Amino acid sequence: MTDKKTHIIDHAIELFAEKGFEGSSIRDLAARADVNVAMINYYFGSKEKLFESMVADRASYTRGVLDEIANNSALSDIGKIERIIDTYISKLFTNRKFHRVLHQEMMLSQRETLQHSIVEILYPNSLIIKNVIEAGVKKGSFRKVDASMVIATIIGTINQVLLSKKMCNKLLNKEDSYIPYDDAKFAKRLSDHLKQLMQAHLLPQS
Amino acid sequence: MTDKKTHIIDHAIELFAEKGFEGSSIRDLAARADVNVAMINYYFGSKEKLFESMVADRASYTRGVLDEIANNSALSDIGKIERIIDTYISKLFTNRKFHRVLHQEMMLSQRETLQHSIVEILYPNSLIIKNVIEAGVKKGSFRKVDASMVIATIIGTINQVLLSKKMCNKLLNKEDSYIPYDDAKFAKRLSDHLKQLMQAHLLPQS
DNA sequence: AAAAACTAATTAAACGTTTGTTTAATATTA
DNA sequence: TAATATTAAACAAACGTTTAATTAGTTTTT
Repeated sequence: MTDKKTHIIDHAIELFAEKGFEGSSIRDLAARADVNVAMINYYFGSKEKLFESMVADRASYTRGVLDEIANNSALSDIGKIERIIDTYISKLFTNRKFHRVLHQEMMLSQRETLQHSIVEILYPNSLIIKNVIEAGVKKGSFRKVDASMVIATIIGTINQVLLSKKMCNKLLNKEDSYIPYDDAKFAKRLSDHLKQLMQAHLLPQS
Repeated sequence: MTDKKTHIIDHAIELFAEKGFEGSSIRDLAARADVNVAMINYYFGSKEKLFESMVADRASYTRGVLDEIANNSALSDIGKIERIIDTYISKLFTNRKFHRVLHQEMMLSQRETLQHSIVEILYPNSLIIKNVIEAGVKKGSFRKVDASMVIATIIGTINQVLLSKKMCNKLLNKEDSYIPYDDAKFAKRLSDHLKQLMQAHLLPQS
């Protein structure tokens, strides 16, 4: 991928994250990326194909690390879950804008083909976590829980605090200008909560 | 509010839920609601004002019930949480399309005034739950937990399974055509998970 | 090494649609 | 008759996309 294409994609992620795909115009994007309008269609073919290129370009951004954790035999089952939580939080904090775009587009039921490719990216991650949980349940190191729902809880909690900024700032008594992504303390707080939650939910009572 | 206005709002919620606000056109809406394009601007003034009217019209759709639960002295603290969970699930299942529109628009950082009014609707609900949790912590019937994060977990989990249909169907091994809203068993499963989760997390270990 | 030929990158302008909105005329109701 | 509701048509602006001309960069030929 050429420098210019990546440059356009960078700005596209930012714009789409702010205004959504439908809300963003090629001319907006061209102005931001400081390129001619025609360049976008010249490089990507169309607005929709630009989106697909964007997704393809930034696709595999978590899988590998999760796989490593899941297969690390030095870790206990609950240890794996805790590592996964930290990995997920750190990755989503870093790629927050791209994650926002993915999440938004996944929620709109239109554009079937695109939704499919988004799910292709995110689903394998969920599956890794699901397997860890179900293995733990089988072994007896975890209680009998609804693994799919546990994943929804982990990912849903992170999404909730990361994606609805205004709502969360109100809940956390922060000013409107507060941006959680910049605050390491906030990441720690989120991580601590999820770990505590998972320990209580997953571990058998002694 | 006249019959015709409500009729238009009904279809607007449906359309916005499917295509998003930016992705929906006045002409689309007019065709769906079977009214002349000009009627929408005649009644609401503009597309944006239509959205505001929609929000205003469907605003108070949960508050009252939550308040009752929070003040019901016959219920234990964990009993209150369980009731709140069921109420929330049932309300979101019923008003699912409106909820989807609200959530989508809340995530976009644009349209500041509109975001503000959305938060005005949803925040009080969160506050009621937060108060119940913090009261429980003070009394000692709950462990010392991060109340704000607990709310993010409850609402985030529900949103996760309700709003990203395709992803969740995959996780739950359902076909693409499966619609969780129509399935009472699914609501039960979600409710059971959240209750079990909250009991483990909130109740002191015996 | 210089000139020519060719490919790729870049541009401003225009294309045909679609957008939200307004108008001005007509129908309906009170 | 007067106010309200409804319509088809037109409006200007914005949209994604295409065109056709120009510049820059590379390769080939002399």
